[in-house]
Amino acid sequence: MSRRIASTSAQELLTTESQIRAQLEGQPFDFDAMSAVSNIYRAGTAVRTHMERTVLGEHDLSWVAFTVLWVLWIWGKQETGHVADEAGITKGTLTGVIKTLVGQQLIRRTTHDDDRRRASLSLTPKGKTLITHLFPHFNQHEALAVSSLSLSEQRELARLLRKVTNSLNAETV
Amino acid sequence: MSRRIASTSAQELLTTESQIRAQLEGQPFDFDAMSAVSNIYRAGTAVRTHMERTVLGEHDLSWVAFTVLWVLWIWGKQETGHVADEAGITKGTLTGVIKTLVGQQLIRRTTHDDDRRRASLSLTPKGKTLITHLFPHFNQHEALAVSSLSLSEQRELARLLRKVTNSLNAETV
DNA sequence: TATTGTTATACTCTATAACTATA
DNA sequence: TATAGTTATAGAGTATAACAATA
Repeated sequence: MSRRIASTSAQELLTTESQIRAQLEGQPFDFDAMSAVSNIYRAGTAVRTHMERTVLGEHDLSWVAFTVLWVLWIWGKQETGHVADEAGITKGTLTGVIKTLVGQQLIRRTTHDDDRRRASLSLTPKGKTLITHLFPHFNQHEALAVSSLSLSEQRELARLLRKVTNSLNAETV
Repeated sequence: MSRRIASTSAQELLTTESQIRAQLEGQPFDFDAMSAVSNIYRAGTAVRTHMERTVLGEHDLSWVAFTVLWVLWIWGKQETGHVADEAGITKGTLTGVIKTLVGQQLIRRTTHDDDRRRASLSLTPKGKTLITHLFPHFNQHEALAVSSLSLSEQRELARLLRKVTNSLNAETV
């Protein structure tokens, strides 16, 4: 697999942001918000791309498929609607992922006896084995991602991001 | 347009994270890295979704198309390869976006005289008018996203995220 | 030979809406 | 009537690789 060479060096992000400010100088923009938001998006993309290329790619799992396995691992057998909410995807997307994961024999789909519109998902033994072995590896890469931050910085980062997500979700109704 | 109701309330993200820790209790995971990374990804998705539904949707622009316009606005006429790098997309994706934006008469594509393999992109007057009017609106929503953070928190957030992105990009070679 | 950008293919994910089968 | 999940369709974005034109 050929990979795009990393386009950023240690100081490059900051330099680029300074150049942008210089280009927009004199205009009444909120430059601190601009910096914060662009770095949120960039870091989010970098996280997903990194995980897909390292931990997930080796096991033929998409990001969303991994998320579904993870939800079922943490929470156990769940109704599909709940899984979609937890994974942050639409029910239409989940239907596609279910087909893939059932085909890989990683999850099982069972319909309810009492309300036959409903269906639940759960890990198969094979699925449980996979996520049990995969997640520690995933978590090591999470640790790598924040390895340049102190423990208190990691916690502060999570706290600040929760506030941002909550602000945005409060708007979208 | 019908929208998915926001699934998070103010304390809900934190509560969910606590429940996850309880489920995984006793296992030697880096829970602080887990929190930080999951919040990075979640916030990144929330930012993009919010912008697409508010500022960009009104103008029939995809996130990437907006990014390309923005790059050309800030940096002026640029070679396509450079635009792809700045926008963080592959050259294949850029080719598609170019077609769309040229069709909308927002950008212009010109080939070089000295090296005829190369091509540059620039804004048309229509494209410049659009981004000039659109960006202040976009920036207002950026400000909204971080409105619950103090100025020093916004700066700290950007600083921490730059470190994360740099760590991840340093790995991917 | 190497490089720039295009084209082609296949896949993932999203959004929307119509549909089914149940309730 | 309302609800849970599926199906269908169209679009955005990615990855990969082959390709043409040019250097």
